[in-house]
Amino acid sequence: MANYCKFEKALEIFTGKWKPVILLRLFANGTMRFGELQKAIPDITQKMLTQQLRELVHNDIVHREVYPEVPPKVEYSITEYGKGMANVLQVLNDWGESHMAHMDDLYGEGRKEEGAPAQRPS
Amino acid sequence: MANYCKFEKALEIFTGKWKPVILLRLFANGTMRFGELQKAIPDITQKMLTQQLRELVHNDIVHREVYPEVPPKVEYSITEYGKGMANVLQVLNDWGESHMAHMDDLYGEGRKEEGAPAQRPS
DNA sequence: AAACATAGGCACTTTAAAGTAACTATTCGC
DNA sequence: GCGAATAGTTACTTTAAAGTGCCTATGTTT
Repeated sequence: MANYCKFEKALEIFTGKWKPVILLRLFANGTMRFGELQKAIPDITQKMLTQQLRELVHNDIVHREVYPEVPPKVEYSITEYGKGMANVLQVLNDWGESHMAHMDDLYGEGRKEEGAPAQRPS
Repeated sequence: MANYCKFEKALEIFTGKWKPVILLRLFANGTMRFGELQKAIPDITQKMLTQQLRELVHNDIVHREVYPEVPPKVEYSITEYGKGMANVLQVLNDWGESHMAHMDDLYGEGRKEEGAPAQRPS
């Protein structure tokens, strides 16, 4: 009972509006500075970027390296432990891709209101 | 670019406060009536249960079978297509489990404020 | 004829997540 | 002794997700 908590712990890492993007960027590009991440993710705000990075650091997914220079330089990268979840990301990504195809099969590529049927067409 | 959308589509299915629980219940128990689900998930409200089920039905993960009786009877179950995501759930669950262990290693089982460090202890 | 049981619907409120805008620290170059 | 960079912080506002309470339909039972 209450066994879905592992599940939910896992989801905490990936979910939210920005964590997926941040993770994928870091996995793809390797080490990135704060400003690079910000440029790579145009719509994210400073607050959101730092906040999400902090959470990822806390979860030991992302490493934060501060260089005591001026102007400041902080580099982010996926930790060795974090790299272990690459396959999880891959599985999710693959399933997401095939699911999008499935939705297109079901509803056609035309009217794709996939998230939720607002009220049910009555 | 914007390639993480598959990823996010996948996450839409699992995320939210109730979808994981509902899915795990249905996977574990097979076919369940609305009321059974409600009893199995004590804190969910009717509104939330119907809402989340509707979204799962829309995504072809859950099948909804209405029996035209009185009092009404509606049964929910995982669709054949939905069963195809069992391995995704398993991967997430397993990773979540090992991640919880990893967090315990890092921070000890004592003070487990895992989600986010509220303000950083200054 | 009133109450019950099941599977909802609807309007409104609360809470949590995200967004905005303005501020800070440091030091180099001018 | 002022502005430019970089990587933030802080207080406040907006938006989205979830929760609350009460309403509905319809045969069956009492």
